Amino acid sequence: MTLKNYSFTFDPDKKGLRKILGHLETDVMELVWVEGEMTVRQVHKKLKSRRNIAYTTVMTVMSRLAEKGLLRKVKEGAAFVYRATSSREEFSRSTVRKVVNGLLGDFTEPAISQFVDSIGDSQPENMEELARLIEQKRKKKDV
Amino acid sequence: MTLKNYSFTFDPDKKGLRKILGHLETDVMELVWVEGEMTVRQVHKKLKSRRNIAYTTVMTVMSRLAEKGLLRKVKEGAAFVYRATSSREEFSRSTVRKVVNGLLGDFTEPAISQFVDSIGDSQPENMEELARLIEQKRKKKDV
DNA sequence: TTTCGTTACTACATAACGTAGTACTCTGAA
DNA sequence: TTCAGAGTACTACGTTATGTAGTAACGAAA
Repeated sequence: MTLKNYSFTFDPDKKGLRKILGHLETDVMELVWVEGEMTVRQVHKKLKSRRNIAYTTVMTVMSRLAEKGLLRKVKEGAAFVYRATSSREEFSRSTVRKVVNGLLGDFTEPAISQFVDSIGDSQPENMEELARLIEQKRKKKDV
Repeated sequence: MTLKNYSFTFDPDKKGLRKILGHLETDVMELVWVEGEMTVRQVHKKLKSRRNIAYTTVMTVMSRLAEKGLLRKVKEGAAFVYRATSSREEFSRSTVRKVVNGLLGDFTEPAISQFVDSIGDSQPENMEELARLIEQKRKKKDV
């Protein structure tokens, strides 16, 4: 399965990427994104230093992440080396895009007004950026 | 439990309110929102006319919706009458707000740029509305 | 060839939801 | 006042996603 078709849900109550992935899955991905490539052994070592967790637990999760298309595994020597199929930023961007499109598709009006409201109320510093992006987009359309 | 604390996930791949509720839950809520108030019997009758479904299945789902705070049940005569605790619009608005806040909170930059992109690309007719809302919001801030 | 690291396979737990049966209760009619 | 039928509560099983982990099989290096 490729990342393209990866299906997910967005949980507003969780933090960061845990909104999208399970918490263990998130831990694993964060590590792989930082290190670039890791074996199950390496990931397990890192996680083990924080809490008790079985090697096979890590392996199962990494296999599932590979099935979902978030990781790709390549045999190198005895073990598989896992790499992320997209960067953390690409992944975030791609999932955010799907959520935003889902929002705009089925809840157009509330989505737009809520978006402006939320930015205005809790991150007014981003209002300028928003306005700028809109101008830019409009110009592109005109040309 | 009140609607205030109702926890949910947003599934971009589903249609309409199914992004937020299960498909049977959605069917039930849509009916109750239209009718204003309904007994399990009434909802069952409607659903039964479309497909095979047990009375008790409908009851279980409606009870769960009541537990979640989406429905409120009041005994009237022999049976309970269920009413939605908020209108379809209020419910949509409230969940959209949570998703938008979740998006802006953890994915600020991608969320903002993706938002503008998506509107510009697939619903340019809403660009004006967006710009208008921003101006409005800005003015409120100034005053 | 034997061993030890690695992996594949299997399995169990939980949570949310769809599904439905059964037994108990309560209302309203006789 | 009673009791049948409507209605409800309780229980339960299936599915899917995820966390968790054991065991058996495999494969490379010594």
